[in-house]
Amino acid sequence: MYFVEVILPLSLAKTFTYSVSETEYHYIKKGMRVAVPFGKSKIYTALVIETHENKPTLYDAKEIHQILDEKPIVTEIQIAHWQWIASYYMCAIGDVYRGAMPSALLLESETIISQKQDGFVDESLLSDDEFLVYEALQQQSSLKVQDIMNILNKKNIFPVIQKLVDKNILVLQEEMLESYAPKLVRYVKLNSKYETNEGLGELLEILKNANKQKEIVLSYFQISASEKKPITVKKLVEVANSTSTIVKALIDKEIFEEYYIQVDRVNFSGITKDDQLKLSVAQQIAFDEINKNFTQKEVCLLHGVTSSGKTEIYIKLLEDCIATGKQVLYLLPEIALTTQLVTRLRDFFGNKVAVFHSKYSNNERVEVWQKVLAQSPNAQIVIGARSALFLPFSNLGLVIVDEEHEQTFKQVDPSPRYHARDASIVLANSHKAKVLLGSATPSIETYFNAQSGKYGLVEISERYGNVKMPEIELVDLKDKYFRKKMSGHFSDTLIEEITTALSFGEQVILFQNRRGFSPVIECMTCGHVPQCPQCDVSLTYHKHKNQLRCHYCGYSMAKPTNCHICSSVDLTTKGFGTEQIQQELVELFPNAKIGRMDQDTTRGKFGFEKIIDSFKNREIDILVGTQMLAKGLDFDNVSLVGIMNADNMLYHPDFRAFERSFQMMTQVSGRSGRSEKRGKVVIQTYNPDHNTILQVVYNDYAGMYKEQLHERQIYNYPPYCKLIKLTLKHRDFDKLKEGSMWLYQVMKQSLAIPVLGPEEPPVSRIRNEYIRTIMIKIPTNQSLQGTKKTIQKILNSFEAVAQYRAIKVSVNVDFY
DNA sequence: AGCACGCCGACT
DNA sequence: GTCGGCGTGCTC
Repeated sequence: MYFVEVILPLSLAKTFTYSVSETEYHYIKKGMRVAVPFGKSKIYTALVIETHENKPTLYDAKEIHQILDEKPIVTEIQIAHWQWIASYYMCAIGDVYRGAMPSALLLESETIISQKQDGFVDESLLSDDEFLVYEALQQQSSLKVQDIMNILNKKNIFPVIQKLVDKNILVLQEEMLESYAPKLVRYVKLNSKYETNEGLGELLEILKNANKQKEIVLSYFQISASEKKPITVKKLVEVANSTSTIVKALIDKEIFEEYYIQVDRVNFSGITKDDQLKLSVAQQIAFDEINKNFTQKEVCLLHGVTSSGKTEIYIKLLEDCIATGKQVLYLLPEIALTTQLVTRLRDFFGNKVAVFHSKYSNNERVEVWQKVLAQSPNAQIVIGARSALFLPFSNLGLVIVDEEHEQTFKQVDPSPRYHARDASIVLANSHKAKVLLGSATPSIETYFNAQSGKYGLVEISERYGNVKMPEIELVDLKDKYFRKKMSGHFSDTLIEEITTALSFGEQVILFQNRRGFSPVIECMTCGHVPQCPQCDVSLTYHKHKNQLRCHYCGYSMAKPTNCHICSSVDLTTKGFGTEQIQQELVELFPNAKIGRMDQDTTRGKFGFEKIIDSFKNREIDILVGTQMLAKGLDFDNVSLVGIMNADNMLYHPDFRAFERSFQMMTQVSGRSGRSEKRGKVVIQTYNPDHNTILQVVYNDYAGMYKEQLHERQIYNYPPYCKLIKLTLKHRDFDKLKEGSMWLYQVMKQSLAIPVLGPEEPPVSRIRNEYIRTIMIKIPTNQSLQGTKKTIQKILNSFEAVAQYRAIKVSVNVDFY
């Protein structure tokens, strides 16, 4: 009796046992995929994590359906790492498996419905629904479950199908869909019998009345004479200025033979530049110090001010690492940033660089996976967003986490809710690889680790090429409004600075934080603001489509002409977003070209790149945007950055509000002044004396760190504790209230550590579900693992209470 | 996550 | 009386 333990790509914490034959047992290795039947009819792609001979006592193990791999496609290091993620972030191992694998490698069965061949059908015995299905099957040989749902226009179609099966009319079968398809390119070659001189004459004779076909053949000779390479159909059609239909005709006549060659989707065939990278003195010092730190520490933080040239240092480290034959993982917070960086890295490393992120197609991701697994030299350096850390590295030497402070490294939904920076440090540890964290504004917890000696610390305090730090000017909005110096949302100071910058042909960036600044429609008579019917939020006004939209559930409605409560037609827009600013700019600077970068304008695969490119090419003079502007983009002609309103980010109900505001403003300011001329930043605020704002003005990271760390200590927040947030959701308000109170009470009693809540979050209802949160603070001196185990136990007993079972609970470890 | 079972309200 | 809604529980 032989068995395998497998993980299923479902939100299940358990592993499952299947039986295998002796031959299979000796063939199967940990990390191979097997197709297994699970439940009544489904077949899933499971992952083998153990093979053994212990027969389960409580149930009969089913047999596996099929072995899907010849070699393991997941390494043992990965499996161990996934188990760590599941345990640390308190989620099911199945969630990690599903989140880690490219979906094209996780095939799922689909029920295919077709008509039984020899059955006799008495149509008069069929119900309406049954007849519709039967009729559809006369048109096409097979149907999917989804097709039948569409035909019958209802959800529960199984009873209908079951009846038809009972009547001996239908058969069901489960089909595995192989979704990865290698990319094939079609080539043609001349049939060998026409290769001789006589053959050629014969050929021309055959084609004497087919001019179009003759042209193709002639082009074929022309191409094969000039280059001794196989000829693709595409090229042939191009050269002959013909169509593939005519090529097809020639293939049918057996004049051409077609064949396919598999090609890589993700390959780079450009040329590397031979430029030797020269580090500046400051960069060289930092580089040496990083290496020195790496002799003693696993992790090192590189804290360099904006445009201090961190990328060049990374490149040097990459060079050294790949020279030893090891793999490198380079994590970036944002997909949009990869384009800029990939171009730069490929100049140095050519096709050693592979890219991996979620905007890649399924097939492309599989190819990167396979290359990394094979330790292909074409994927020695992997650049990617957070999910790249799940690739099957076997020989990792270095991990670089750029813009370490970015929140986007933390996955929120769906589970696994992991932090890519922290998870990659653990991963690097099991590879005995080094980790470099880079940022101009490190997160407090990372800087704390560096200060306490857990991580190494290297700092660069000057910008590359002696560029000066920008000059930051504060504008007191209260005073400006009082003295009537405001035009819309622009102070006279900001307008002046923009005018000056434009007159020198320089570019301007204006930053408007999206949070809390979404424009809404308000009734001037009764004060009513239209709300989302499914969520506890006001609808935001989108001018270009003239509609109101909910940012949480996507609900939208046309802009009302009168108030729904009091019917007054006196409606006004309140709050201002990037769209309003753009509008005002058009009036203030009618001759300037104005671009906007926010969620609306960057949708689509290359939306972001397009805007960035046209800004770089100076087709845009003023760029208005949201947070995206703060993310490490390089522009060399920007002399002015304006922050429209610094206050709303300061007063967010979050213990990280000040830290975040500092990071955001410092990063945005850093976009200014990249050439010889000193850049300028204008910050408009109602609180020009606020500590955090002054820290931004004086570029005082240390001051910000000290002040915030002190606050964290007093109010007991990370890094002085670990935070876990539980989110409870249910449609019934009272049930949720009761349930969350129950959970809170039990947690408080059995944990003997601070438990806060149950709290109603600022947005307390989304998609008609009410929400409550409970926060648990685990002091650093308590066992993390032990506490998490207790929490898990309490959650299990919560589920055992029948009346609360329906309440959905999600756990978010280190949710900040 | 499916998918079946089982219990109650809206129709023939 | 049945059809079909969704709440509940299990899947090796």
